[in-house]
Amino acid sequence: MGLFTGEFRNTLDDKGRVSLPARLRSEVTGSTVIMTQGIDKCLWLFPPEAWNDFSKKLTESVSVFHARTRLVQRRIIAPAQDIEIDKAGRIGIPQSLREFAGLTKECIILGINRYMEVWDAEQYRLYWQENEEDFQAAAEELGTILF
Amino acid sequence: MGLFTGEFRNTLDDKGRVSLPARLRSEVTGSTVIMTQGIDKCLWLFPPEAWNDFSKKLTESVSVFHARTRLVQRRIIAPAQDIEIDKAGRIGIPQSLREFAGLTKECIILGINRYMEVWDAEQYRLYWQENEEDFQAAAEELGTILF
DNA sequence: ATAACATGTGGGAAAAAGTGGGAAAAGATA
DNA sequence: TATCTTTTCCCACTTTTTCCCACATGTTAT
Repeated sequence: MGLFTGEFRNTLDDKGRVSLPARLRSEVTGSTVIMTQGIDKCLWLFPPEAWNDFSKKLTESVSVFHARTRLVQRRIIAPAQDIEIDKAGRIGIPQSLREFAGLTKECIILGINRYMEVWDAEQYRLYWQENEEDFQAAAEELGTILF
Repeated sequence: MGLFTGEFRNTLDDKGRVSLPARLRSEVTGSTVIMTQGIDKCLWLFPPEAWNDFSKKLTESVSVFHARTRLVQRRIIAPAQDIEIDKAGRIGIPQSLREFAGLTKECIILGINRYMEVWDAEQYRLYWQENEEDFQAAAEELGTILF
């Protein structure tokens, strides 16, 4: 099973489509991906098998009668959509997801091993502006496991 | 068996009708859904089979001699109505349910695997405004299951 | 260098989906 | 019964989505 890696910049067109970079596309088995809201201001893309694993972990042995379950389901499960990769290798991003991630024109697509992320280029810049320090601190903590 | 997913925004018209998004409609077998009051300020929509499962669990496993059981039953079971999907793919929402969910014009329709939810757009915004923090906390805990 | 291919981008045309509203049918009120 | 309101059924318009094809750019191979 291939892993997704790489950082790419592609443009969202007027019809809400963006090319899935060929390097990432070639790791997707089949012609659909599942797209949903990420935890930060980005979208998550999963190949079907990975999504099944993930959503199963999220939904099994939880009850709709717990408020926290409903939060997670509404925020992660509900926005998920099956997206077909078209003949030109693009994915059409539904309006609600475009709005969530604040996508305008320039997009950053990230390969993160078992899934991918789509960011608005400007939002991604802001994300790093706000979190660069935290990253440095986190890296210090990780020190123990790095070689 | 297909699962419902996706977040959609449709408008309630003057006659109290709202389109069931095609992506969701295509997963409904038959031409009716069961609609009832949800646990938050929203409506729940079930395909007939799922409703049978759900309402059976709700009524079988608990006793009518417990006050809490009667609360749940009056709140979930009693308001349930069979709703026909019309030729244009819309559902007419009864006035009492419209009032319960505070539906005005803009509606959010969610697919949550085995059932669907209908929210007033503004109410849904308020819901997230109140619960975003709780979600972030829940997400931190979920961190361990993310691959 | 040129041809052949791969990749990303744009746009036209057809189909599908969402929305509004008229008219018939059913029901309520006096 | 006659009138008025509400509901249901159907049609039509508008917007959105989908499916194709075409082009530009960059890379690889001959």
